Amino acid sequence: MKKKNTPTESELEILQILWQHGASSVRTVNEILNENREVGYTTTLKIMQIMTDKGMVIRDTGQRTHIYEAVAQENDTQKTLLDSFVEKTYRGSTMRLIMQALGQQETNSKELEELKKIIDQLEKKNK
Amino acid sequence: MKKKNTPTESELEILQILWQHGASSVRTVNEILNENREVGYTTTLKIMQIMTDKGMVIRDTGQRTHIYEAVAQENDTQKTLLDSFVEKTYRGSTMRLIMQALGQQETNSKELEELKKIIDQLEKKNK
DNA sequence: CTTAACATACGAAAATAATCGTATTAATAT
DNA sequence: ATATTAATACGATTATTTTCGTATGTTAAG
Repeated sequence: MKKKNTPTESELEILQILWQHGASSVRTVNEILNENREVGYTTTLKIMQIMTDKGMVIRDTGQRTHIYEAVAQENDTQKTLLDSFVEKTYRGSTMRLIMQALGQQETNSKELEELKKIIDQLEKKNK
Repeated sequence: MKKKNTPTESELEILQILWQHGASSVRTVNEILNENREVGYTTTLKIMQIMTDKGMVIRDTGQRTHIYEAVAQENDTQKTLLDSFVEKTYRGSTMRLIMQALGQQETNSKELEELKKIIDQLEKKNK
């Protein structure tokens, strides 16, 4: 089993951008970050370099402008973070998290149908 | 609206203990913490004093041994943390979180029934 | 060619969180 | 009464994360 490198908050922010936009330069990432909050260019650069050291991203250094890409898939990272979140916040009870999340959720009938389908499948598998 | 004081990781650990065991002394909290990992007594004390400053806990100083109590309810804190987690990790999509959590979940038919009931209620409310 | 714009590298400061040592005081046991 | 145990207070250290300044090299424009 590979050791899980859980991203810090800023690292996750950057990963989100890479997942959404695909492989990108520091400049691009920094511009997108700045749509939400002010971050200096070299700050973003530095974090992305650290992420490279940690093996969280890889970069193509073929051109002057390096192009960065996330190594882990969004899904996998989410699952890892979810587990740890459930552990810390819900004392390990995924079910409690789901219930509470459902309560917060703006109800949308299409998605609820979708959910029911998933639950039915789980039930079948259970038999 | 009151300003949300989101706990740090160690603070949350302590809050969990206060929620589970009710109002407790530093000694008690520290002993419970040490069932999982080694923490010095004064470390726990210090964090609980900081939490007092932040207004996250209140303490009864009537006796030599102070008794601490969580101010916020577990539910409320969980909701606050959940919102921020969904924002950071699922780009705001609570539904995606629920789906993924369901996938991780060990299927237990009783809980699944419970879930379906909740969904049905949500659907009714939706009409 | 020289200047301006733009890129990486990297050390170091600043901010935040966690840990602990020491002082002091209070309670208990011998 | 004296020594031991146990409690709080609090400054200081350490660790981690974030931010940024400066050096340096590269490309593009005038």
